Amino acid sequence: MELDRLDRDIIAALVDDARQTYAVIGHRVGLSASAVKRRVDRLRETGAITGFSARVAPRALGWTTEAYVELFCQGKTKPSDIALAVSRFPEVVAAATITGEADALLHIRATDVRHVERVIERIAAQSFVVRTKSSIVLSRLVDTPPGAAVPEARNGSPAPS
Amino acid sequence: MELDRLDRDIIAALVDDARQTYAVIGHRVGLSASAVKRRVDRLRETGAITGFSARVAPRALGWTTEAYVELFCQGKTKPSDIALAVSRFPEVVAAATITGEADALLHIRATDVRHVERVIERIAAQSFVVRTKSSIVLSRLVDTPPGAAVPEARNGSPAPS
DNA sequence: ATTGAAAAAGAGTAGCG
DNA sequence: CGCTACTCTTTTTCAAT
Repeated sequence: MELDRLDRDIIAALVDDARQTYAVIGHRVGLSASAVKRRVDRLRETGAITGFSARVAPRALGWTTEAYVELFCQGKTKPSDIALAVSRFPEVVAAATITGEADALLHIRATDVRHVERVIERIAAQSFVVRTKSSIVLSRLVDTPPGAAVPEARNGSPAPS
Repeated sequence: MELDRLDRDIIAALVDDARQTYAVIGHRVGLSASAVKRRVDRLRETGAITGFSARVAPRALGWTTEAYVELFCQGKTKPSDIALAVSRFPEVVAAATITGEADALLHIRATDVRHVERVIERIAAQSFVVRTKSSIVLSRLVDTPPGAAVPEARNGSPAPS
């Protein structure tokens, strides 16, 4: 699907604040409210925008600890096997297969370090898991909502002061 | 701040769909529309809800490639130094200091592998960076919006079938 | 302290040019 | 695409528990 500059500006506006009115967004991007609505409807239909969500402070919900866990699996493990196994844990908020020594990287949120340990223990107990290597997060430095930046807009070249 | 079951249900509803009407949420949690609005306002004031955001398919915006990069820094590097340096790159969507051999882990989104390479190159050029170790994401298996799950609700013990 | 109901203000939606 | 008219939501106010 083809996105023009207007679509990208609208998306950026909605990522910033999904509850802005169409009129406000329209003023920001130079369009009427109804034109914005039509484009937003189209962006949802085509799947560019997948939904609208409240941003939550994980701490407020009790998720005070997070960790990244590298997964080393047996030779013939399929990505779908890993996906199926780890998606059963609500603590696993992200998972991906990766290049390098490990086969997959998991992002885990838990209530405390003990909780992290329990989850890792259960994941390590899966038959296809050979070993795990965990890193507890000490402090989060950056956490950008996806879609905030646009590739074409800036090309990621901050002047390295 | 103290969150009761109603607050958590409301948050879960808003994470699921931030554009549901207060009336619909109220019906779902057993409250009137105005009661829901008051609670949402309070949740925003206290910082439990930090905002509302459109969920975007990164691919639709041109972010087709992602990578995780471990950062090994010089002995006396402060977390704030790392934060300052990497937050200048729109491609760095997440960053955290971690336990283990590496000092920090970065999550990068880029348009292609060449782009990932360029960004890593620029980050590695920072004075405090000793070396980096990157893993390109092959396929994303899980990507849960934060706040979808609630610690107290289920305790992360799926029956290991 | 928090709720539900009702009135007023505002925004979403659909059809028109 | 922009404009207008209509409908539904949000927001405020008020009384009650």
